[in-house]
Amino acid sequence: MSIAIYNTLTRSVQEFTPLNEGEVRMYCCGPTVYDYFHIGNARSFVMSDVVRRYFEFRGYTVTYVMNITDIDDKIIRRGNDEGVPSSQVADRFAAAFLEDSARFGIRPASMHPRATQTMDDMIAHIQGLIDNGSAYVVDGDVYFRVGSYQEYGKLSRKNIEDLEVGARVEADTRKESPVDFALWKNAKPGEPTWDAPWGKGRPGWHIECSAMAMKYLGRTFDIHAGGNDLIFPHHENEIAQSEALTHQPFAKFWMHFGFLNIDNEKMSKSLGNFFTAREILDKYPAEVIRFYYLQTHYRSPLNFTHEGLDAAKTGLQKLQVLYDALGEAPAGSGTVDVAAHEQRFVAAMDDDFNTPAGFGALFDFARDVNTVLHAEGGLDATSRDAARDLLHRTTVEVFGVVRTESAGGGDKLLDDVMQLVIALRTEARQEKQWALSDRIRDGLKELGIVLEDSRDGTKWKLGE
RNA sequence: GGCGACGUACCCAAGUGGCUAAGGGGACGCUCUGCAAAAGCGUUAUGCAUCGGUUCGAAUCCGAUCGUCGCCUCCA
Repeated sequence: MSIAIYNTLTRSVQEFTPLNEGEVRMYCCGPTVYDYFHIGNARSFVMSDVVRRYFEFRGYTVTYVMNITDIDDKIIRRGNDEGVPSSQVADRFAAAFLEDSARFGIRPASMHPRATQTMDDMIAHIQGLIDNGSAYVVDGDVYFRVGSYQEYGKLSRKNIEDLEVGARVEADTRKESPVDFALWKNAKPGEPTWDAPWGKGRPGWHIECSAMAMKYLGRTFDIHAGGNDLIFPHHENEIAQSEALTHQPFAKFWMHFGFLNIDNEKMSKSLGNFFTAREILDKYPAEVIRFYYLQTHYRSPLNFTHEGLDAAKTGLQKLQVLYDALGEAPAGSGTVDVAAHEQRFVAAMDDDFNTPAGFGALFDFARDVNTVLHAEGGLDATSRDAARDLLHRTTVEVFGVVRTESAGGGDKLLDDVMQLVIALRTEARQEKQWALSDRIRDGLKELGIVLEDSRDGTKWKLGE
């Protein structure tokens, strides 16, 4: 059994076979660091993170590269607006990106190369394209000669003629064709520049990803991922400029993540109707947001709503509670066929990372385990440990939606105090002092601490 | 105009030719409980935008219609 992935290149689900056995090399287009990233970006980053984690779950070694674009028009503009060097803007938001990613539970990539630190590779790449006739220099700018690459349009299914007809009227007349794109932009006053054989300037956007991907993953690698909107022109151009140089396939699989909408409208920085990742992280735990994202298949659009997040929060508790319960359940006698449930989970995920179906399998699993766990005989140690292990590998390791630490937040002093409070209240309850018991419970609730009485005693946890 | 996606219960959402249409939320019922909360169990779509067609058989394939959206320009 193997993993099947929808490949944008072929517009079909194909069996995944890595170039090197047991090893996956994947690249995901990272952020341009001119601002905090938003919840739409976050969806892509989380999805890519889960793809990477699932490959690891399936036993692959994953080399995962995500670039940080730290030189770009928007960064320069922001720097000028703030009256600071653009590098300072880039550094600030690159740090914020790593910070927010960590808060989201997104594991750091194997490496996060930066464009400005890959300059030599970009220049060499561009020089190679000039040398073999795929690119040309005009007044210090370098353009890719799209017409020279026969397969242009194979990813986005566009043809050059249509693009030329539809091109903007104010097309740059210095270009041989309106569809040619910039590999290098001539130095302008107030912009950072680098030296290149054809003159000072800075790289175009697309070339960065080609250079960084090839530098760390090789000329041909397994998977290239990114948002839907990057198919054209970004990824199309990456393929053209890469394959025009190497004459070998760039990425074997192209994965594209669906967009996140708000009120059924596209969300983007330019429209301004966006929430930053930080804003949402301040309102909901990262696990809830991840679960919310993962309840929709990665290729489908996701309409972001407050209600949806609240529903996700409630639903996720079921898995968290079971995970916690299995950690402390005494051994009983009942059994559950954990392996069968794992197979269902794997089958769902192997099918193009069908995370909603994967969760369907896990919730069915949870129900089966709960039924036995709460029944008279309880769950035997073998099933219990196997169930906890599967839950850990799926909900914690692959999805990152369940917490492993206790609900008290690991505060020893607070826990000790609470144990004392609970002990006193338990005494009151044993003496049927209901009014006092309820006052304690209500008072704690005001403070954000929830008490739950059960047959096995009283537990406390921090409320939301 | 060109290319493409989608329309499944009150909400979200899997399923793309064949057993009773997953799963989550909500609602309702029950169990547990001093009460509450939490948790657990159960119920909740003879039907998958509409109309035709292909087929022994379709949510799933084909056509038309209606509706929503995306890309073609910076964008995850």
